[in-house]
Amino acid sequence: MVVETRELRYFVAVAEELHFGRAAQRLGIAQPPLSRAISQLERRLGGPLLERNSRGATLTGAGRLLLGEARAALDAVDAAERRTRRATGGAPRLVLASKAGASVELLAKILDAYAAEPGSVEVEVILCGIGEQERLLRDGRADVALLHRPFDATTGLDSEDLLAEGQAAVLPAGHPWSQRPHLQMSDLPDLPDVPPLRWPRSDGSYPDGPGPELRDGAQLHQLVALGRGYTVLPESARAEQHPGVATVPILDAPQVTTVIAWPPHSRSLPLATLIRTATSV
Amino acid sequence: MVVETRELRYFVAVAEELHFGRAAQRLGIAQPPLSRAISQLERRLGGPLLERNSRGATLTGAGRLLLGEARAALDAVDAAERRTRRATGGAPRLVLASKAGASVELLAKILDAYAAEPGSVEVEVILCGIGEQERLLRDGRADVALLHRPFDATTGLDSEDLLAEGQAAVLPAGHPWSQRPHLQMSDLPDLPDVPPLRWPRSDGSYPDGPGPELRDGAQLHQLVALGRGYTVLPESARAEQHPGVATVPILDAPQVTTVIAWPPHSRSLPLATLIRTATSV
DNA sequence: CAGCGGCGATACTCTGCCGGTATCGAGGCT
DNA sequence: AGCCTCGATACCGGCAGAGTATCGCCGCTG
Repeated sequence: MVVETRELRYFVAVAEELHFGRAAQRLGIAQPPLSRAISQLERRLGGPLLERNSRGATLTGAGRLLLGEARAALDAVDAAERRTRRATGGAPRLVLASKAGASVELLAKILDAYAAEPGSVEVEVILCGIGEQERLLRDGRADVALLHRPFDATTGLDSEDLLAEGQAAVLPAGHPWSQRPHLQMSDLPDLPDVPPLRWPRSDGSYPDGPGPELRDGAQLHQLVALGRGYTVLPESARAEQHPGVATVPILDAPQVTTVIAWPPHSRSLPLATLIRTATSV
Repeated sequence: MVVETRELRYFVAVAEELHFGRAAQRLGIAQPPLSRAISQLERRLGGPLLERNSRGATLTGAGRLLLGEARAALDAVDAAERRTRRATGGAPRLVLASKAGASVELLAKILDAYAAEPGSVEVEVILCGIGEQERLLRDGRADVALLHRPFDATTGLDSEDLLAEGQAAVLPAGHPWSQRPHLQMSDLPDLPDVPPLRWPRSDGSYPDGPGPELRDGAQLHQLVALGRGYTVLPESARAEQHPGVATVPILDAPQVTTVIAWPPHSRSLPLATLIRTATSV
C-alpha cells in the first residue's frame, strides 16, 4: 500500500541512467526485477513515469516530479539512518560542515566556546567543497553547517546570522591596483590585466567568462599569486596573509553574512547548545 | 542494507505508543513480527532505540533522535507518493493550503490573476486549521500555502512576502471600546469585561488563561458576537463585516506579513508561475 | 531488405523474508 | 505464591522479490 525506499532507489537509478540495464548494474541486480519494480510503481502511482523506446527511456512529467521528490525523500531516510547510527555508536558527537578555507578564526572561536560549555559533546568538522554543505545536512552526514549568504542557499534550513562583513578584492601582489587603499564595485569590470576567477554555482556548473575555474581556496591563492586572475572574498579572508597576494577592501560591496544552519526539525540538546554558543560569540 | 519505510513506520508506531502490543494493533499486524522488526532495526543502527520493561517501553536518546528523523523521512516519502499520484492523474493541478477564514480577498486576487496566466493549471484550495499548512506541505497534501508571520513557522520552507499589514482588535459590537477610533497594545490587558480568546499554538496546545479556546475563524466571530471574548487579527479581516462584531485598529501592533510558502526543492513550472503571479499582485 | 544487435518485457522458478500462531520468561501487583 | 501483563522466541506457511531464459520490438547496416 505504501511506497518503499527500495522502489524509490530503483526509480532514481533508472531516471538518472535513462537505461534499465545500466541502472540494474548500478543497483547490483538483474534487469528483469528492475523492470517489474518500475512498472509496479507506475501502476501504484497511477500512470507512466518513463517513456520506453528501443534506445532506453525518457522521463515523463510525472517522472521528473518524482525524481526530485524521491531524491529528497531518500536523503531524509539516509539522514535518519546516519544520524541515528551516530547517536548509538558510543559517545554522541556533532558533525559540522564548513567550506574548506573559510572563516577559520570564527570557526575556531565557536569550537572553543562550545567546548567550554557544560554538556558539550565532541564536534567533528568536515571541510567540504563550495556549496556542498547543504547536501551534507540533507543526507545526514552533517548536523550543522556554516554558510555564507548570499552565496550559499539556505532554503529549507533553519539558520541564525553570526557575522556580517564587507568584501575585499584579492589581487596579485604586483598588480598596479594592489597598493590602492580601497576600490569600488564599479572599478572591477575595468580591473586591468587579470580576469575574474570563476567559482562554481550551486549546481556545480560554471558561469561563462575568460577566467580560470576554481574549486577551493588553495587553488585560489595559487592562481592569484601567479597573476592568472582576481576574485572577491569576505574581508575575514584577509586575516590569512599569502605571499604574492594582496587584498584591497571594496567599499560598496554587498555584505556577506556568515550563518550557522541546521535541518529544520532537528532539535537535540547538544545542537541547541552549539547554536546558542555560536550566536553569542 | 538500507532502511525501508516499513521499518520506519513500525518504529514510529512503537515510539508513539510506547507499547509493542498497541503499536502492532495500530499497524494491523501481530506483535511478534513487530518485535522482530524493531530488534533488527536496532541491530542495523548499532544500538538500542527502546528500553523494554514489563510495562511497555521507553525511548533511548538515539530513539528520540530517530523518531524525529523518521517522521520527517516518512513525510518526505508520503509527499513523493502523493504529489506524483496527483501529477499522473489526468490534468495536473496545484493544491494551495490556507487557514480557513484568512486573507479571502488576497487569495481571490491571486487565484484570479493566476488563472489569467498562460499555462496556468487548476488550483485546488484547502482551507485548513491554524498552523496545519506546514504539515500539509511536508507530507505532500499541498504544494503551496499562505502563511502569516510571525504566527506560522516558515522554517524549512521557501517563501516570498506578499503583504504586510497592521492588526486590529475584534470586539463585541456593544463593547464600550468598540466606538474608539483606535487602540494601543498597552490598552489590551486593561480591556474591560471580555477575556482574550485563546488560539492553539503550533503544537496544538493552548496557552493558559481565562478565555475560551478557538479552532477556526467561524467560532471566533460567534464567540465575539456573544461577548465571550476578544482577539487581535490582521486588518484585512476587517473587510468581512460580521453582525455583532466591531474591529478597532491597534496603532502599534506588530506587522503581520502574509507569505506564500512552498517546499524548498519543488520547482515545477506551474508552481513557479503561481509564485511569480502572487508576488506581483 | 534481411540479418543482427541492443533494449525492455514476459514467463517461470526459487528462495528468503515477512507475517501468523503458540509458547516462554521476566517483572510487578495483589 | 500465583496471576497477569508484556515482550521475546520458536516454528511454520505464503508471497514477494530476485535470478535465468527467452521473446518482441526497433533501428542500424551491409
